[in-house]
Amino acid sequence: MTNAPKTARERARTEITGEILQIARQQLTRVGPGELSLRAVAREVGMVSSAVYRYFPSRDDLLTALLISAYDELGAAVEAADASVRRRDHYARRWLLSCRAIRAWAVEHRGDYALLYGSPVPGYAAPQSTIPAASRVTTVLVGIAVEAYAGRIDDAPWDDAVPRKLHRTLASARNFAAALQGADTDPPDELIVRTLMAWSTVFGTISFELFGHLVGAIEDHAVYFDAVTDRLARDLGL
Amino acid sequence: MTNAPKTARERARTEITGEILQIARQQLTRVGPGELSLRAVAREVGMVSSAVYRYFPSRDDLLTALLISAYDELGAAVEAADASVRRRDHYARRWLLSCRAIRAWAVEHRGDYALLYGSPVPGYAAPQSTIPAASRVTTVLVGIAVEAYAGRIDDAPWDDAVPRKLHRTLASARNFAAALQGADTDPPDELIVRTLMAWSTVFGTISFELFGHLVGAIEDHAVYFDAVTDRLARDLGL
DNA sequence: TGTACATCAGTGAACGCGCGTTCACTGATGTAC
DNA sequence: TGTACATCAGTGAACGCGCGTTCACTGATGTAC
Repeated sequence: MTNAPKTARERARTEITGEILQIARQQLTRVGPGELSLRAVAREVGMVSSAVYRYFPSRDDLLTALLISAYDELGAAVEAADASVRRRDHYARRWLLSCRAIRAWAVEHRGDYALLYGSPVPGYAAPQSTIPAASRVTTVLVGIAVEAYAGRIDDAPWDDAVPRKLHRTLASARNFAAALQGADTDPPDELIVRTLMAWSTVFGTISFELFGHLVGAIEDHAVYFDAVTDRLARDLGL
Repeated sequence: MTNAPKTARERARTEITGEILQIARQQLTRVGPGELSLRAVAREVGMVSSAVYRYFPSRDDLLTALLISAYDELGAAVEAADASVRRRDHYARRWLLSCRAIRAWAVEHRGDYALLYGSPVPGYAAPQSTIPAASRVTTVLVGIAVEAYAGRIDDAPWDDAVPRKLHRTLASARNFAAALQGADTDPPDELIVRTLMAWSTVFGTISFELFGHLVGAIEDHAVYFDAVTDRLARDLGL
C-alpha cells in the first residue's frame, strides 16, 4: 500500500504498531483471545492503557490486526516451503513440505494457531479484510493438488460421477480451484472433495495435537504427522 | 455410582446441580469457556453467586463437570446411533450414522462442542476424571473400524510394511484398538493410521464448519459431510 | 534559516462495571433418642 | 410420636481486583510561510 515511511513520527508509528501486535501475540500464548487484555498489552509495551487507542481504535480492531498478521505469517511460511522445492512437478514433495511448514508454525505459535483455527471469539466476527491473508495457505495447498491434476490430466484417477446435490454444493470450491488451475475445464468434483478433505485432515490433525486429543495415543507427533500427509498425498494422486 | 437419591435434600441437590450445569452450558453458546462467569450462571439459576459454592467448590470444578457432562451426552448420542443399526456387519452404515450423530450433536450444541474440541481453556488442565467420558466417541469409531477388519481379516487391504519409527509411535493407539478387537493378533499399523486419520478428518471437518472456515466454500454442510464420511468409510475398508 | 501554528503520541485520573471467593448469618431439613 | 441437636442450602455484604473506554492535558514533532 503505502511506501517506506519518511518522517520520524511515521517510522515510530509503524514500529510501535508492530511492537503492540507482537506483544499481544505473546499474550495469546498465555490467555485466550476472548480474555486478551488491552491494559495488559499496554503495560508490557510500557505505555499507559489509553495510549493504545492512538494505534487501534478498539479491542476488536486489535484482534483483527492480530488475525491478519498471524495469517500472513503462516501464509508466508507455507508459500516459502512450497517454493523451496526446485522441480515444480514434485507434487508430493511440495505437499509434504507445505504441510510440515503449517505444523511447524502452529507448534511454534500455539496462541496464534488457536486464534486462527480454534474456537471463534464470542461476540467478535472477523471482518472481510481478513480473507486475503487467510486464503494464502489454502491457495498453496489447493494449488498443489490442482496443478498435479492438470499435469496428468490424461491418466488422472478421478471418477467424476458425483451426485447432483454434492456437485451443487461444491460450486464455490470448484470455482476457487478452477481459478488456480487456469485451464479451460473445471477440475473434477472428486478432486475437489478430496482436496477439501485433505485440507481438513491436516488442520484437524494439528488441532488434535495442540488441543490435547492425541495425548495417550501418539508419542512422536512429527512422525505421525508425516505419515498422515504422506497418505493424503497418495489420496490426492500426487 | 450411587443409587437413586432418597431424602428431599438429596433429590433437590441432584436436581439443582443439573440445573446449574444446564444453564452453564447454555451460557457457553454466548461466551467462551474462559469467560464463563459463575456469577452470571448463579444469576440465571436464581440464586446468589456464593450459593453455587455449595455445589461446585470452584469455577474450575464447574468446568470439569461441564466437560464430563457434555462428553457423556455426545458419547451417548453416538453409541445410540451406532446401536441403531440392526445388522452388526453393516460397517459402512454404522460409520455413517455414528459420524452423522457427532455432527448433529455438534451443530445442536455449538458451545459445548467448542468446549470439548476447540481451543483449550488457558490456565485450565482437564483432569484425568474426564477421560472415560471423552473416550466414548473414540471407542465407537475405532470399534467399527476394528470390528470390520476382524470380520474380514483374510482379504483385508492392509499392507503392514510401516517404518519402524511410525510403528513405535503408534503403540498406545494400537493397544487401544487391540483391546476393542479382542483378537489375538494386533490390528495392522496401516489400519491404525487410517482410523486415526478418519477420526481427525471427522472432527476437522466439523470444526471447520462450526468455526467458519468453510464459509464461501461449501453451501450445504450436511451433504458435504456425508460425502466426506462416505469416502472415509471406503478408505477404512468398511 | 527562523518563527508561528497544527498535528499527534502519550499521560494520568476517572467512569462504571463484573468478576471469584470469603464469611458470618438464617432457617429449613434430617437424624438420634 | 415428640423433642433436641446436627447438617446443610442459600443469603447478603464485603474483599480486592482488572477490565475497556473517555477526557482534558502536556510536550514533542512536522509544516507553511
